[in-house]
Order: sequence, then C-alpha cells, then structure tokens
Amino acid sequence: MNKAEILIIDDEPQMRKLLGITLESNDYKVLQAETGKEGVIQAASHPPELILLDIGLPDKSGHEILKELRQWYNKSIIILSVQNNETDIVTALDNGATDYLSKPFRTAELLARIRSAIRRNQTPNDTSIVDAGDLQIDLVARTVKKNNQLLKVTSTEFNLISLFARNEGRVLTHRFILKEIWGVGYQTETQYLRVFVGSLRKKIEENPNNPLHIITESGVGYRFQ
Amino acid sequence: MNKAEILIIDDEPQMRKLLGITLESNDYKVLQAETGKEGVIQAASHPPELILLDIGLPDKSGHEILKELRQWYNKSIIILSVQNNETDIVTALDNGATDYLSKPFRTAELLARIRSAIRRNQTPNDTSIVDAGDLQIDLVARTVKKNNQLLKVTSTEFNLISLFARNEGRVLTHRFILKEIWGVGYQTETQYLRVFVGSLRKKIEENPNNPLHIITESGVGYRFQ
DNA sequence: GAAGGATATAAAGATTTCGTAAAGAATTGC
DNA sequence: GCAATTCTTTACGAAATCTTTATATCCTTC
Repeated sequence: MNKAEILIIDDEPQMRKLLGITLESNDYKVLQAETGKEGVIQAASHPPELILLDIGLPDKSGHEILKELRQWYNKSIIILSVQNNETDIVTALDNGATDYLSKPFRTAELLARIRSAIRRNQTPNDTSIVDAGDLQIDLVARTVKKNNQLLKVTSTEFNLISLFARNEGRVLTHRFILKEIWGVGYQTETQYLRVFVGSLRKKIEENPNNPLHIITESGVGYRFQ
Repeated sequence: MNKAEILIIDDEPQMRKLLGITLESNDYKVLQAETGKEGVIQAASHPPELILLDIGLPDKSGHEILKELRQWYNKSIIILSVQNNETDIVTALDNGATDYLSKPFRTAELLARIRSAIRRNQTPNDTSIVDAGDLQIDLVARTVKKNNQLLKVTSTEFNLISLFARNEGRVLTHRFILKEIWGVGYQTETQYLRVFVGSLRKKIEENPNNPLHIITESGVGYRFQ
C-alpha cells in the first residue's frame, strides 16, 4: 500500500510545517507549495490524491486558484481558511471545492474529512489532454495543437476552447458559456461570443465557412466535436 | 428538469418544518421521516438523491442509522447535529457520512453543501438518453441521433422531439404541446404543429408518408414511440 | 362512397439570429 | 512611454429559422 499524496498550498511556513508533520505521521506523502502559481504547477506535473488549499494566498485569491485547478483536476480539494463567512464558503463550494474548514481546525476532524474525501475520489480521467481529431487541447499547459503544430491563442480564446473541450458533444447555451468565461454579469453579451467563436474558427477550422469543430446551434448556443 | 429528492430524518417537527420549507423553496422535493427506522424504510422504498440525517434521534443513535444506510445506500448523506464534539464528527465521517454540519447551521452554507454533495453524486458524463429504436435523443446534450448519426435539428424541432421523448407512448393533445413549446398564448395555433411535425418526420422517419415514430391521433394530437 | 373537417406539404414572406470586418478602448510587454 | 496585442463595440450583409398562406390529401361519419 503506497502512501496517498497530499499537496499543501499555503503561504504560511508555520502552517505548512504543522500540516506536514500531522499528515506525515498519518502516513501520507506530503508535497508543499508556497504560492498558488507554484501549487498549480506542482499539481499539474504530478497530480496528488488531494489538495489542501489555503484561501488567503498572497499572489492570487484562493478562489481563482480553485477555479483554475478545477478546469482539469477532478480529485478532492479541501479549502482551509481563517475566514468563516458564509459567502466565502458558498463561493468555494460552488466552485467545486470538496470541503471547507475554518482555521483553527481540529486535527482529528481534518484527518477524518481528508479520509472521507480520498475515499470518495472518483476514478480520475488522469489525462489533461482532450483529443478531437486533428486538435489536441492541453488543459494544464493551456496549449492547442492542430496536426501537432502549436497554435497561438489568446487567453480568452483558450478559456473558450477549453470549456468546449470539457463539454464535447453537448450543446452549450450562450448564457452558460458567457457565465463561465466572462462571469454572471455578462450573460446577455452574445456578441462577444460571436466574435471569439469567429476568431477561434479562423485558427482551428480547416475551412471556417464550414466549421467541423465548433458547430452553431442557432437560437441556442454552440456545440464542440 | 425534475426536482432532486431529499429525505429529512429528524425527530423534531420544528426542524423538519424549517428544513422542508427551505429546501422546497429551493426547488427540491422533500420527503420526511420522524424516526431512524422510518427513514431507512422510506429510503429503501424510494432512494432519494440525498439524505439529511439528524444524529440525535430517539430510537437508535444516528450513527447506527448511518451505518445501516451505508450498507446499501451509496448517494450522499449529510449529518446534522447539535453536537459539535470531535469524536462525533470523526465517527460520522468514518462511517461514510458525506458531510457533517453542526446546528445551528447557516442556511446558505447548508444549501451550498447540498449542491456540492448532489453534484458529486452524478457521474461525469451524466446524460439522459431516451432510446426509441433507431433514434437516440440526448436531453442534456440536446442532440438527436439516428442510426448513430447526428441529425441537424433546429431549436424548436429539438424542443418538440424532446417533449415527445419525455412522454413516450402517451398521446399529447395539440393544446398541451403548443402550450409547452410556444407558451400559453399559442394553444390554438395548430398549424404550427403540423409544419414542425412535418419537418421532424422528414428527418427522423425512414418513410415520412408512413411514420413509425410520430403517430397522428386524428382530432386529438400526436403520440411518440 | 360522398361531404366536410382535419391533416400534410410546399413555398413565399417576415423575423430573428449569425458572422465578419473594422474602429476604438484597454491592457500588456518591452 | 510607446508599440503591440487583446478586448469591447458598432454596423451591416448573410444565413437560418419561424410564421403564414395556399392547396392537396387524408380520415371520419353518416
């Protein structure tokens, strides 16, 4: 039985040390990251069984890191936070956090919640690369290849094609896409979508006038295949 | 979209009422049980999407009920308790509870944890496909396949065939269909229906002159099979 | 089997939705 | 601080879809 790996993302050295000792003495293998950025890179290079994410990080808000991780990481993420306000908890859970614990937490409870979270880990589709014919979309590296050639896509363009790739074959409504990419205030800005779908098609489609990957479902949204 | 069912097992009538109102106003279907025994029976006869289990029950300890449920019930169980002691939490989680909330809890947090728990119940490629011989209608992806080949259908056409698929074998009156697809002001626009049924038949039927899927019930409506 | 109401089909007209180009605004990188 | 890139907005022609009309066919009932 090899040890389950847990990645701690927390900027406080003391907290990392405390958590590290606790977890190691309970037979977990511990990985650590000081910043969100570093955490994402570590998680990508070697996906752990569970991530403990402090939400009060210096570089980005923990919520952003959580969203970023959840674009491809589908194992458990437990949020640790000094915050105990409801909005924070609700946001984290709705962004895909597995659990939320307020600091200071009780060790035995933390361990029990970790056991529970690991037990429930779904069989992961551990590939972060979505393959769609001549296209390969790497959700971690944030790259798009067409016939093995790297395409130059902007950040928003990538977010869009990443969303498509993660929902291959199903129709996504305009509202849904706009909410996911631009946020809840933009759900009626359908024109944004038209422009960005247009520029994506120019890049990924053999013939942009007759798209084979991004199909428009008139009156509803788009479908990727 | 039918409502997710939640079973509340709690001996306090007030708490059941409070939870019931909260959940129902958030579009869940609520089932209630006063005792653990009753709860187990209810859950067995009609497994809900999630169980809210109070741990301070009179007949058996909630922990026993939890264990009993977990022998066969594998969806989410959230524990509610006035207790906030660590042993209790750890025991519950190790017995397979999905989550543990101490009373009094905050409503928004409870709802977020319920959403999270239900979300995790679903298998990643959760599709609800209606199979009708050579036709497969995917209600989530909004796609129609005939002999495994994607058909191009417009938004209204899909809404129509989706309504048919969800009421397979049943005669739907003109008025009902018109109300569902176009809204209450259109219940007499029978000609709309004729046109759209016609175009659907052209796409899905082997021989549109002798339809096998969308059957005309003259003077009444249509039936899908 | 004939009459009359109900249904089917085709096609024209009306409306909505889409795609593209391009200009202005904001952001990023050097 | 300037140039380059990216994002947001506007405008307009093109395409797809929906609605309506006309006419042919089918079905039921007597």
